[in-house]
Amino acid sequence: MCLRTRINVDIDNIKHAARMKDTLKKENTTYHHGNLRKALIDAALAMIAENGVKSLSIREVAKKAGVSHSAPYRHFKDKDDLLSAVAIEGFDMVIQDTFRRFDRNKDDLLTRFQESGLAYIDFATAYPSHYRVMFASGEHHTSPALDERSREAFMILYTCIAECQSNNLIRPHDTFELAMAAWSIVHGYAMLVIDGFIKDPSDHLKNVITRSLYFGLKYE
Amino acid sequence: MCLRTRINVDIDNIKHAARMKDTLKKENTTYHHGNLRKALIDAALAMIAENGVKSLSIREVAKKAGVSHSAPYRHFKDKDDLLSAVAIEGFDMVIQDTFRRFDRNKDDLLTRFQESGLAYIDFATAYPSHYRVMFASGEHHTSPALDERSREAFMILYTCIAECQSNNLIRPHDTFELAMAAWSIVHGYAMLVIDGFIKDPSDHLKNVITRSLYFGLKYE
DNA sequence: ATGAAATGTTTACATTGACAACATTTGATG
DNA sequence: CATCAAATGTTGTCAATGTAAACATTTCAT
Repeated sequence: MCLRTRINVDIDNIKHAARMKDTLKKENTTYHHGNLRKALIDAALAMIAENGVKSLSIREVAKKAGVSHSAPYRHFKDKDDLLSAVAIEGFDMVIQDTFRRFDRNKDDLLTRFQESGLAYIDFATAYPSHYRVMFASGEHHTSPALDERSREAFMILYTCIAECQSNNLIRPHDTFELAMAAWSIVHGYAMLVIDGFIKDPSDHLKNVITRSLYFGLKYE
Repeated sequence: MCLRTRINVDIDNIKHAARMKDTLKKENTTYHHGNLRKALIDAALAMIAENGVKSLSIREVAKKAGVSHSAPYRHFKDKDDLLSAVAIEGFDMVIQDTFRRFDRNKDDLLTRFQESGLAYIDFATAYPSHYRVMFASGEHHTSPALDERSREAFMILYTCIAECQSNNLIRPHDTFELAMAAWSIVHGYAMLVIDGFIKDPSDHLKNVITRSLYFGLKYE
C-alpha cells in the first residue's frame, strides 16, 4: 500500500508539473517536505475514504503527512481550499479519462457521446472520495479555479452533443439543455451508487442508464 | 422574534400531532418549551438554508431555539441524529406530496409515473435544505428509521413502474433496475439544480428530463 | 555570502460536540 | 392532594478543532 501510494504520488507530480504551467520553475526541487501540497491532498483523500468528508480534520491530515498542525495553512487558505484542491484534481482526472476514451473512438460520434457519460459514472465508482468532494459544492465555497474545471468537464459533454446534432444523430433542441439532461442522468446514477442507495451497480443497470441517456435525446 | 417563534411552534405542533400518530397522547400539553424537538429541527433547517449543513452547530441551533447549549441532547443523541430527523421529515414530505399528486391522477398510470418523478424534483427545489440533508448519507450515519423512509419513498416509484409494466406501458425488464434508472434521472437533476450547477431550471429542461424518464423505459 | 521569500513550528484562542451533575417541571399513582 | 419518578432543561467541563500570529528554518536568486 505504501508502494502504491508512492507510485501514485510520483505520477501525480508529473501530471501536476505538466498542468501548472505558471509555477513550473520548481521541477525537481526538494525543499522541506518534498511536495507537501500533494501529500496533504493524498492524505485527505485517504482519510475521506475511511471516515467521510465530514469528520475530516486539517490537524489529522497534517499528522498523517508528518507535519505540524499548522503547516497546511502554507498551502491552503483554509479547509475549504484543501477540499477545493481535491475537487479540482478530480475534475482533471475525469477530463483526461474522457479524452482517452475519445481517442479510442475517433470515428463514432454516438459512441463518444455515450463514453463521455460512462467516463463520469466509472470515475465516480472508481474514485468515490474525489467525486463526493467534487459535488459537495453546496458546502465548501467554490473557487474560480474549481468553477472553471467543472465547466470544462461539462463542455466536453456539450460539444459531444453538439457534434451529434450537426450530424443528425441527436434531435435539434437547445444543446445546453440536452447536455444538462444527460449530465443529470449520469450524475444521479453516480451519486446514488457512491451513496449506497444503489447497492450492486450491474451492467444491466448501466445499460438502462445508457439507454435513457440516448433515448431521451434521439429523434423520436 | 419571540412572538413569531411561539406562533411557529404552535402551528408546527398541530402538524406534528397529525403526523406522529404513535405518540398522540400529548396533544395540547405544554411543558417546558412547547415542542423543543420540532423547534430544533426548524431552527436547524433555517440555519442550513443560510450557511449550509457544514457550518451547522448544535449550540447555535439551541441558541436559536432559545434553550441552553445542552438541551438538544435530550431530544437527539448527537448531531447526526438531529440531521437524521431532518432527513426523515423530508422523506415524509415527498411521500405525502407524491400521494397527493396520485390522487389528482387516479386513472392515468403513465402520468402517475411521471408525477412521481416530478414530485421529487419539485420537492428538491422547494425544500433544498431538506433535500441536501436527505442525500448527504455518505456523511451522517444512517439510522434504521431513515433507511426505512428512503426505501418507502423509493417503493412508490417502484410500484408505479410495476403497474405500468402490468399494463404494457413500460417494457418488460427488471422492475427494480428500471426504478433505479428513473430515480437516477430525477435525483441527478435535483442535485445539480440545488447545487447550483443548473442555474435556471426552465420548463423546457424539465420536459427533457421527463422525456428521458419515459423514453428510456418505454417500448422501443 | 546574504537577504528575501518560501516553508514549517509553536503558541494561543474561540468554537464546538458531548458528557456528567444538578435543577425544575410534568404526570401518574397512592 | 401529596409524592415520587420520569421527562426536560441548565451549568460546568473537557478534548478536539480551525485558524491566526509570532517565530524558526530552509531555499534560492543575486
